[in-house]
Amino acid sequence: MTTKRSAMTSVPSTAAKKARHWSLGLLDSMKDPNSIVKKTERVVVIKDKYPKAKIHYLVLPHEDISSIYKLDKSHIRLLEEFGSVYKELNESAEVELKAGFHAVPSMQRLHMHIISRDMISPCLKTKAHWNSFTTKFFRPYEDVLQELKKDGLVKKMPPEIHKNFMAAPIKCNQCSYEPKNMPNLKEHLLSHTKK
DNA sequence: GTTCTAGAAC
DNA sequence: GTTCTAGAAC
Repeated sequence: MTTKRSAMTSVPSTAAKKARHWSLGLLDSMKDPNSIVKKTERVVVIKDKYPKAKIHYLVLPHEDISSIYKLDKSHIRLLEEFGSVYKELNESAEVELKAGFHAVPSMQRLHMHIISRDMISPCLKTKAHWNSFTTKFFRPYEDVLQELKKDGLVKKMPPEIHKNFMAAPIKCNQCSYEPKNMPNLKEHLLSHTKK
């Protein structure tokens, strides 16, 4: 299939503006009809552009909130809507999905991951990818909500702790296997889907 | 967040 | 010699 995209986007311009920083990319994805799964008055659900499992969605608020660390008690309703969206998607999925936030997100605009546990995807490539979903670097939705309700904010963990999680040896999320490297892990994960 | 790739690990 | 990881990106 051919595309007209290149002709439409490669507009040479002497007044070309500097490209938007990569960390703002989610703002574009939120507007992309091909990415959008569901949209409500307060939130939008999109498919992750580089999914790390067979099912991988992101829930984002329309409101300009950069991360969980900007939340206060006024956002509890908003976060509860994240939960409703999660519940809905989880019930319609054929497998159990988990919901949570990265302790140190790379992308701006608050986003909650909703992801299946298989972790089978060509986009899963690095130890950091793996550990960001399978260690405490991944902060479960329910925990974040409870902390916000209790303390009125979500506390950051010390950077050394986060570094330790990311540097931790890779371990299977479905059994006790400890792969030697990422290709080894990816091969191993396939065995958990066979019947 | 991804891409690229040097050099470590095997 | 090949595979794999990890750091730079102006």
